[in-house]
Amino acid sequence: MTDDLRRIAKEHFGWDRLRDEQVRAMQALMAGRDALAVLPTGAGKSAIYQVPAPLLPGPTIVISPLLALQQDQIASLTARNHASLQAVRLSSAEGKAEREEALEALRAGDAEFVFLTPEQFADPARVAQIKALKPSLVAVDEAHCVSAWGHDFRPDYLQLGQFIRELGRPPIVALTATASPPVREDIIDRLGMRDPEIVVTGLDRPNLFLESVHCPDEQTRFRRLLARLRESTPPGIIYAPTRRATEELAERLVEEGMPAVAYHGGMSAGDRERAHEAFLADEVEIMVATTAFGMGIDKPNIRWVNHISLPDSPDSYLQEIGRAGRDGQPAQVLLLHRTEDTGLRKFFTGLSIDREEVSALAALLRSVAPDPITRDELEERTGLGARKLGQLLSLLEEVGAAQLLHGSKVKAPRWAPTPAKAAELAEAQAERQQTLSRSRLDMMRNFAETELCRGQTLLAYFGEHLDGTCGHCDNCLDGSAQAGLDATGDDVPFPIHSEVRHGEWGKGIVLSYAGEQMTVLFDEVGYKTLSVPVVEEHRLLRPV
DNA sequence: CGCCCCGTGGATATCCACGGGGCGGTGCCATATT
Repeated sequence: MTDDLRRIAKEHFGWDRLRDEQVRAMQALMAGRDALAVLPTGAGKSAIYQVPAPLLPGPTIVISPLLALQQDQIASLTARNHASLQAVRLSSAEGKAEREEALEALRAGDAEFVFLTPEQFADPARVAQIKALKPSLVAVDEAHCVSAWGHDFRPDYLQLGQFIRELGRPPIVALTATASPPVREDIIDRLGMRDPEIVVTGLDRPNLFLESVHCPDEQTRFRRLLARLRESTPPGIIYAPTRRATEELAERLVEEGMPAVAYHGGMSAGDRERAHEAFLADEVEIMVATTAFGMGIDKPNIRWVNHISLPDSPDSYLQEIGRAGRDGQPAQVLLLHRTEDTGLRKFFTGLSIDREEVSALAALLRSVAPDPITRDELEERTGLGARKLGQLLSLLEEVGAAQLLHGSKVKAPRWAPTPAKAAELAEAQAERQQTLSRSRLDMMRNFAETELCRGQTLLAYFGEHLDGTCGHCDNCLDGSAQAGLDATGDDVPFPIHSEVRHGEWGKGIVLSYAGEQMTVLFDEVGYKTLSVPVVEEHRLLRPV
C-alpha cells in the first residue's frame, strides 16, 4: 500500500519522498479510517488527500472555506495535467451549465476532485447530486474554521458532520496548520470523526524572531512601528484591528514614503484582488490588513509580520505570524500591544443572552412543531436581526432545543426541552463559550506581557513542550527567559498532558511548562497559567 | 469594552470639557436591480 502511495506521489505529483506523518495519515484513509492532520503550511497537507484519491474508487470531496482559495487549489491540480487528477467546483460562481458539466465530468470519472463550501450542502438537491457520485473520501481543508466560524459566523460549518453522514459517511480527513487541544476536540466532535489518526508536527518556527512591546499610547505605537519599518526588509504584513485602521495607516505610510496598501473584507472583490496580486508580485512592500488577509496566502518571502493590536487568541496569532518566513530564511515578528486593545476583542466575543428572548424563540419553535419554520419567518416574528438569530439558533441547536434543516429551516426536535429549560441551557452554553474565549484572550495577553521565553509560552498553549528556551525571542536575547523546567524528568509536579483537579476550577489537563509557569486547560474555566512553586506550596492541584 | 464624533454648555468671545450615541471582523449565498 505504501508503495502505491509513493508511486502516485512520484508519478502524478513529482514528489520523491513522503514524510512519515503524511504516510501515517494516508494509510489511515486507505484503511477506511478518519484522520486529523495539524501540519504547518508547506509541510504537504494537501498531499494527504490528493495522493490516496486516485487509489480510492469514487471521487474526493474537498470542503474549503473560500472561493479564492479553491480557485488556487484547482489551478494547481489542473496544472499537473493528469487526466485522473482533474478538479472541478460547484459554487455560486458557476452558472447552471457549468455545474452540470462539472457533475458530468465527475460521473464519467474525468474529474477526481470536487471543491465545495459548507454552504453548498444547505441545498438538498446538491446533497443528492454529490451522494449519487459515491464519494470515497471527504477532505476538510482549513478545518479550524469548524471551530472558529461554526458557532457564530458560518453556521453551516456546524452542520458539516451531518452533511457528511448524509453522503454515506466516507472517511474524513481534517487538515489545518494550527489547532490547540480544544479546537482539535471541537473538529473531531463536530465532524463526527471516529477514532481518527491524529498527526501533529512541531509548531516551533526557529527562523521567526518573536518580539513584543507594550505601548502606553497610540503615538508610541506609531513611532515604534515606523522605526521598525525603516530598519526592516520588505515585504511584510501589518495586522490592524479594524477596516478603518488599515486604510488610515496605509495612507499614513504612503505619506511617509513607504509603499503600502490596505486590505479588508469591506473592499470590493476587484480591489482586494488587485491589492493581493500587487503584494504577491512584490510591487507593494507593505500590506496593511485585517484578519481577512490570510488563509491561502502562499508567499515564501514575507520577511516580517507586525501586529498593531492584540489578537484575540494565540490561535489567531500563530496563524498570522506563520505567514512570515515560509522560505526558511530569518523573519521578524513584532507585537505592539496596548492594554486598551482588549476592549474590541471582548466586544467581539461578547454575546448577551436575554433569557426571555431565547425562551420566546424556543417556544415559537415548539408551537409550530413538528413543522419547520424558516429563518426569515423567525426574524419577522421575533424581531431579531439575522445575526443575533443565527447565534441564538446555534446555541439552541447545541443544547438540543433546535434542529437546523436544509434551506434555512429550523424546527424543534421531538424531545426538545421546555422553553424555560432551553433558555437556561443556552445561557450556560453561551457562558461556557465566552469563558473559553476570554481565557484565550488572557493567554494572548500573557504571551504579550511575559518575561519568560516567548517560544515556550506560545507552544505551551498548544500543549507542546520545548526542551530549553527557544533562542529566537526578545526575552531569550536579553537573558530574562529562564531555562525552565525539564518536563521529562522529576522537575515537574505533573507530567504534560496529565489530568489534574483544582479546588475551585475543577478538572483540567496540563498543557506544558514555560519557565516556572505551567499552563493548564480546565474544562469549565478554560486556560489558566499557574506558578509552579505556588502550586506546590499550596497544593493547588492534585492528580486525577 | 473603548474609540471617535458630535452636540451642548460653560467660561469668556475662541476654545475646552463633558456626555451621549454609534460603531467595531471573518464570507458564503441568493435575489433584485442597473
